[in-house]
Parts: sequence; C-alpha cells; structure tokens
Amino acid sequence: MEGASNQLPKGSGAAINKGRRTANRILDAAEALFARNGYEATSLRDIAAEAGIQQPGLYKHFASKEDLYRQVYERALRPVTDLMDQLLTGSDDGFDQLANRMTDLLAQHPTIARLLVRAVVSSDSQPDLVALDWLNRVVGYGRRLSEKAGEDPAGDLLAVQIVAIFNMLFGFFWASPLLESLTGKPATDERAMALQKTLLQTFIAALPGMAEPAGKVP
Amino acid sequence: MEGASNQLPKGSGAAINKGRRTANRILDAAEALFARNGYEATSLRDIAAEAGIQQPGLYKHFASKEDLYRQVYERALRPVTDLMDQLLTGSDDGFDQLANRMTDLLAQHPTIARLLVRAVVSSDSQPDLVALDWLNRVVGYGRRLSEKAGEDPAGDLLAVQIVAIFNMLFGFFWASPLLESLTGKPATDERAMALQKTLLQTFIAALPGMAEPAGKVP
DNA sequence: GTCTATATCTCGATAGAC
DNA sequence: GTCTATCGAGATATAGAC
Repeated sequence: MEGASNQLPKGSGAAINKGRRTANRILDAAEALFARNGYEATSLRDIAAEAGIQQPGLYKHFASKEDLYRQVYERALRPVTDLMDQLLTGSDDGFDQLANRMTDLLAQHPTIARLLVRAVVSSDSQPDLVALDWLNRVVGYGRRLSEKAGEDPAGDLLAVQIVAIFNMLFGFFWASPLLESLTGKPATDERAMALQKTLLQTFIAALPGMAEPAGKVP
Repeated sequence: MEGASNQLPKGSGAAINKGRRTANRILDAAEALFARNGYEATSLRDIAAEAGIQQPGLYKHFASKEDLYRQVYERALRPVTDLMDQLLTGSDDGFDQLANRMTDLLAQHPTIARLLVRAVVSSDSQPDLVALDWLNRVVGYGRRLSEKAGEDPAGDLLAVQIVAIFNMLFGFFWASPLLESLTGKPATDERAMALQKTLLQTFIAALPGMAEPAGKVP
C-alpha cells in the first residue's frame, strides 16, 4: 500500500528489471506488515504471500529478515528526513512550521508513525535497534530545529519539552484507533486534523511561558 | 537453562499458602516480563524460570497463557481504577488533580504505562483485546472526569483533547528511555517529574483557549 | 530467480510418574 | 503441585532441482 513501487519507466524492456520490481513489491508488503504487526509478529511467509512469491524466494533479494526490516525503515522514513532537512536549511525558523507540516506528512504516510512506535515499546533485553536508531535521528532533528529557533531553556526542560512535542505529534496517529472509537471518524478526517494542528500550536505557543529556572510548581 | 536462584522463605514452615504464594510469584514475574517485552515476545518458560518453577507447572495455577495475561492486567491496573474512582467521587472537581496524581501513580508503578502501550501498538489483524479493553476503561474514566469538571466542547474537539492528554500523561513514561538518553537521568528523577507536571498543567490550562467552533488554523 | 523439500529451533500445551 | 518427556504447530534459514 504505502510507498512508491512504480517509479520505473513503463516503456523500456519488460523482463529486464523484473527482479527490481519484485524487490519493491516485497518492500511494499513488508512495510505494510511490519507497520501493522511489528517485527516479531510478522512472518516471512506472510510477506512473501503478499508479494506473490514463496518464502525462500525472499533470500534472493534480501540477506535476512533483519536486512529486509532495515531497508523498509530506510525507504519509509525518507520523507521525514527530507522534511526536517528542508525545515533546517530554510530561511525562516522552521520550528513553527513543524507541527503543521509533520502532521500532514504523517497523515500522508500512515506507516511512518507505526514504524517509529516500535522504538517506544522496544524492550531492554531485546531492543529494536533499527527503530531506536531512527527514533534518535528524528529527535536529533527536533533538537537542532529548536536550537535554530532560538529556544534555549535549561537542559532538562528542553528535553522534557522535546519529548512532549514528540508524543503529541506522533501519539495522535498512534492513538488513531482510539480517536476513531471516540469520534466515529478516521484520524485523517479533515476536521480532526485541523483540531489537532490547532492544539499543537496552542501547546507550542504555551511552552515558553512555563520556563521557570527553579522548576517550582505553583 | 539456569534455574538456580532458589530463595526459599526464611520464615517458619508455613506450607499452607504455598500454592497461593507461588501464584503471586508467577504474577510478579509475568507482570515484569509482559510489561517489558509484550505478550508474544514473552515465553512461558521465561516466566516460569523467573518464578522458580518449570514451565508446565504454570498450568496448575493458570488455565492458559492468555488467562495469565488477563490476570496480570487486572492486578496491575487496580491502582488506576482506584485513583479514578476517587477523583470521580471526590467533592472538588478532580480534573485539575489528574495530571499530578496520575503522574505520581505511574512513576510509582512503572509497569502500568508499559502494559497499556500494548493497546496502542495492537494490530488490527490480531488485536490485543486485553490491553484494548483496559485502554477503553481508562479513557472512559477520563471522559467522565472531564464531564464532571464542566468541560463541554464539541464532540470532536473533546475527543482530540482527551487523546492529547492521554498521550502526554502516558507518553512521558513510554518515552522514558528517550528522556534518559537526552538528560542522562531517569524519567522518575525529581526534577524531570516536576517539569513534566508543570508542562501538563500549562497544557491543560491552555486547552479552553483553543476552542474555536470553526477550527480554522491561523 | 523461483520453486519444493527440509533442517533446526522455539513455542504453548498435554500426559503421566511421584 | 512439581517434575520429566513429548507432541504438534510455526518460525527462520538452507539445499538443490529447474
């Protein structure tokens, strides 16, 4: 479903890039299943069936299940790094655009939030290193973006704020089944999206007001 | 593997409630492992080893793995329902106390947030009905609490706000490894907790101000 | 490059001795 | 009530025909 498997020229030789197109079909199937069910709960047989081949055939395109998992993340999270790079290099401070544009992006690519949540539930004993790596990259972008915007609270406060923004940004989509059960409409509903954006901006605007060096709660 | 951690009760030979105490040891081990690794990634052999018995012995205390899973949730989430009942029946409006007291409670019982996050990552094809059931109960409490506090925005707005508060309340603990990597201190650190509470109250206080019927983002 | 067949492992659950 | 032994299912990965 997700991703762009058809970026090949249709006119050229038919059977030449067959292997490449099979690999892309596999990536499409794997991305959808990994996002929905996670790494452990997704079997290579399911992926192969969805891609229209048998399970051992996967090993002609990917070295292992983990190799396939890593390549899924690299392809799927590209739009996020592209957006963050754009916001970082832009002339205006990209921080106030983060909420709206990231929300739109996550709505357009529903697998991204689901893939990243695997880092949050990763266990200490058997950590999901792939998801954790990408989580750190995304948070690293967020920190650089807040620095560029001139935000400079004490270290601990900045960390708590970054975590909060991250949770609101991605949690909206993680909790989309919950939102649907409450409203009866999908999370990507236009009105729900607009409300979430307003809420995010309200929240971000209220952040500097809480900056009290001593951190004492009134 | 290695089952040699035999900590026998030092007290007198009270063999009467041995079965009961074994069941509680199993529940303790299962709660810790389910919270850390989730249902699928936790094997009955691991639980039994941590409880000091062999795997088939579990079936003398619990009918199945799912039965054990359900009983773990019922015991672990009791503090949450107790707190919500208390806030609901209290004389003052319990809504403004929700943030502080729930944050303290989740810090005191670290498994609760980790157990509930399984509802968020539950797949459509094989949903975690136990975790989803408890998520709905908790959110139901939250909705009743906001009604009691006199909050009465339009239905969609209320839903988006409830999801946001839920995400900030629980996401702080879900993302505790992330916070630790940013600050070097555990999420239950006194200063981080105080900052999170202030942030939560700032956010909740800002909520009514965003109530715009048309939901147009400036 | 795709297939069938299979090796090896781990899982939940059951049977039966004590 | 705990143990040892084991079953049947499903997992990843490999071998070899075509």
